[in-house]
Amino acid sequence: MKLVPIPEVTDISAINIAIDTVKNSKQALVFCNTRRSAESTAEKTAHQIKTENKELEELSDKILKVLSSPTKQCRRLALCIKKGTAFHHAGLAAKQRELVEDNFRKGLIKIICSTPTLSFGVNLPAFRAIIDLKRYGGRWGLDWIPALEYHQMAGRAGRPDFNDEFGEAICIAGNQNDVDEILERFINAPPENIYSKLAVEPVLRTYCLSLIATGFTKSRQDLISFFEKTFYGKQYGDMVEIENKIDKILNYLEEWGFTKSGVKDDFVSANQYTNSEADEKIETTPLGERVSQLYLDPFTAHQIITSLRRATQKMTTELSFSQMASSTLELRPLSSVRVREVEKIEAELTELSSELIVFEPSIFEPEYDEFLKSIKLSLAFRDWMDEKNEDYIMEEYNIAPGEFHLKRDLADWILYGSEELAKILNFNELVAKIRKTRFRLDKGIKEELVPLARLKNVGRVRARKLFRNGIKDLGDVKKADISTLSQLIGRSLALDLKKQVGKEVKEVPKGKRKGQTSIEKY
DNA sequence: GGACGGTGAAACTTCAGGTTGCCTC
DNA sequence: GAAGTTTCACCGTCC
Repeated sequence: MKLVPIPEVTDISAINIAIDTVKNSKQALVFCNTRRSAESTAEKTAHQIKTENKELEELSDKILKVLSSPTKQCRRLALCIKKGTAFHHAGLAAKQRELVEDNFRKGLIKIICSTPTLSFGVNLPAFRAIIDLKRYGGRWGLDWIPALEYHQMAGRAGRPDFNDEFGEAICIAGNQNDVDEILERFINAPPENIYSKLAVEPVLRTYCLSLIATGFTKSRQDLISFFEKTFYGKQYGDMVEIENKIDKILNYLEEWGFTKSGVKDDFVSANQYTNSEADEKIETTPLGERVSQLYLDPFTAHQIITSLRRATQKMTTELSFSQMASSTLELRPLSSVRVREVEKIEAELTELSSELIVFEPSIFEPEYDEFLKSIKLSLAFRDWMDEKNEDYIMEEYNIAPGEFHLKRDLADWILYGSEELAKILNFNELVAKIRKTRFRLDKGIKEELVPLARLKNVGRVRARKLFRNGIKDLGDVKKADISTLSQLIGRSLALDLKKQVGKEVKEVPKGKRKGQTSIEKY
């Protein structure tokens, strides 16, 4: 293949290559190593593109209006879109991601600068994939990404559906040393070995409990024989190590009240692997069975139960339960606490300590950092329930809308699990409290809006509007004049609400042509 | 002389991703 | 490790 030099319009190679791709009427994916660099690369690329068109203008407008009040991120993306470029990462709202992906497929957007979100899962091929092969790794600073990931990204190059005969995956090297290293590490190297996920303790814990709960394994020996035959067992080789791990987990499961063992039984195992007759029978308690059904990591379930017990002894608020959810492993990785936030969060912590049901570790313990992060997320949840919008959350906590949505979703899942555990533990007074927390967290509303927000098609915005105008509960909706209601939320929704509260209002036809309704637009 | 604004260097800070559950007040 | 952000010293201008 003949190599053609790429014009250097900026001093950033990735941008030059991307611009060149567009000039050749093709599309490019630029894989960046941070969200920030994805955004800034997209912006800088957009600066180099002069053309705009009506379709892009419309798309840009759509992107801007995805959230009721656009964040800085929304505005930046909208500006890029006008020039046919976009950035893509987990911080975007789901709808924005969808719009970016769809319009790239359609060919309207020419360049996407993305974090690895696009290399996994989303099938979005382009003529060129431009890849930054280094990423900050925490322990060792900036380091090479795994070869497997490189293959994922490189695999996006080439669109057979669009009659591309080939695609180009381009790696950016800083110097000759990098060139050699890239050839050795990525181009000429096979992907890394795949390791079993079972080796991860939360997964192993969850599986142990679920195998016992379903009756698939009925004893320690059964469990060991099962794992021996898995990919994990084959890969690990050393069964003594695995046995130790399983023993540790079994001890915990019993200590936490999820299983009971020691019942000598003359059962015959349904499982073909072992002679369990000689082995002690293990079975789940009703609590353990529920934990397993809820797909909760037993450790998380134990943490939740401990917190719930505390909650029965003290005054709790919605913050208490959202703090409990924020503290679980499932919500990790948590958004980091920036240096200038520490003081503020610690101050809030002192203020709120009476409401907390997960206790503060000593400042010298390694968990303290994670604890602060969980408090930060709880505070963001609190502000959200206090009707602050996504822009505020982004500015105040540096948590992007897409990420915040994901965290709320996860917290809801954990809280649902907590609610179910509270039921089975007969902590009946907590059930309603957790349910209210879930509802407020889902809708992002203050307590006073709860009755209104229960209505279908009424969220935080409409509920607040009604409340501000004196319609504060379902009784007020019933009593309210239909024209007043229509003025606030539009006629069709007003009629719908009346119907929902059992006060259906008959529409009066205005003598229009047959088939035409008299509902006014709002 | 002091307040203010602009500028640029130095110091500091931060850094990817995302499934599982139930239907209920 | 690198890019973006904040801080701070320095200088010039204006009142």
